[in-house]
Amino acid sequence: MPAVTPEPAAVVARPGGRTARIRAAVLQAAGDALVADGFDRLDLADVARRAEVGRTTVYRRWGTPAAIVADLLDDMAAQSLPRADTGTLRGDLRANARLVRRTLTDPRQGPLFRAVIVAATADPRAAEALRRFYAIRIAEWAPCVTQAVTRGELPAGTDADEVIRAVSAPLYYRFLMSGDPLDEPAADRAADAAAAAAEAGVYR
Amino acid sequence: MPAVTPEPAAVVARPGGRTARIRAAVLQAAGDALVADGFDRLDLADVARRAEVGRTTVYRRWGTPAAIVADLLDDMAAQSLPRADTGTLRGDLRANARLVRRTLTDPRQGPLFRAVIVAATADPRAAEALRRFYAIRIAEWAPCVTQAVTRGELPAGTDADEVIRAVSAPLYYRFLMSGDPLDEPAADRAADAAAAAAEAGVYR
DNA sequence: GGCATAACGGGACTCCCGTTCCATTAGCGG
DNA sequence: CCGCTAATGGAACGGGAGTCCCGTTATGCC
Repeated sequence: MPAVTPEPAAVVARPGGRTARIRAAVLQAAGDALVADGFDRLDLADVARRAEVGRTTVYRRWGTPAAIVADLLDDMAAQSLPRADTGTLRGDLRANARLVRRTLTDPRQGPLFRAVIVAATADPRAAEALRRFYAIRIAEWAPCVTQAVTRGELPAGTDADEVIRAVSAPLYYRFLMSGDPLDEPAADRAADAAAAAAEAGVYR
Repeated sequence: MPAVTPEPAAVVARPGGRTARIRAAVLQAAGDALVADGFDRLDLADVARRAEVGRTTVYRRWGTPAAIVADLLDDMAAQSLPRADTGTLRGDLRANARLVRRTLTDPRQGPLFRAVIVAATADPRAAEALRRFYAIRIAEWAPCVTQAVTRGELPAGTDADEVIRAVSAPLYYRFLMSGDPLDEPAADRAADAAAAAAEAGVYR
């Protein structure tokens, strides 16, 4: 544990070539280490070795595993995924559910998300980075719901964000706790359940 | 990390007074430590200090933080909570949702559940203990759904376990990821959403 | 292109986690 | 009640994570 909280990794006086290169190498290496060993075994010295960077640099700029994960998460949030537009609420929600499912079962992204969620339970900055991440993702998909309201598929006043979250929730529940298979039928059921509840006016 | 995997804590040749007393003291101390510092800071030496037990004993009998958590979880599973029987599906599911909400927001149980879920992502035995735990909880509440089927509130062939899980999922999603408030309206909405989806035949 | 200094890297040092060894305690069977 | 031995606990040891010090590198600015 560091004696003092280091500066956020993004705040640097010289964000030039070397610093940026090192940040990229460290985040890449941290991702690899997280996929291989999980968050609880994340060792900054190991990350430095993988990134071919001095240990001191990693300890100084990030200081804790959770800080690295928070930075990694902000990096992931930058890459955006386009939402679907199938013309029906159910189609859009199914597309969203399948995307979430594919992400969580991906051999690299799955362990990464696990690590990120674990880090968020331990570190407030990682928790905030996680919330920022999902805020972006949800905002990207909320238009599916507002369009459905416009089309008359859903009652007016439906909380779009809540519907999108309702699609993800059962999938994350399986992912983190129950261990039940995360297959496509499960994804479709999650989407259909959210749609049915929204149609019934639960999220109004 | 121990050189070899120690025996499961329950398997002891002399489960008599001293051994049982030490197990109880260690689990109590581990719970306190988890509530205070979270799983990632769980230190077996600290647990031994709190339990007023030799470090060696803790390292020998459990070996890893995750093993202690798994044992603690089996201990928690032993205490059962009675399910509700309000006469209607919606009433029963709301009672369940409110119980889950109260558990997760409880100043002791909340951090404990967080720790347990984190441990499950890192250790297979903790993960299995977690699945056992929820299997018991879900089996206790599934009759609410089968009764609703009998009463004709739900279509025949509805997957009772899946409905109960659908009630919990949005609450755990808030608890672990979104950080949105876990208040009673949220609990009721989770119950209503599960009921609406079940009525629509999504879980058939 | 040259200067000031932010940022990096190597090496040594410290501290504490986890292990091992062995003496002591206390269940459990006779 | 008496031994046998499982189980506990104290103490010392080894190793690795995290810190500190200081010399080196290269970035941003003039």
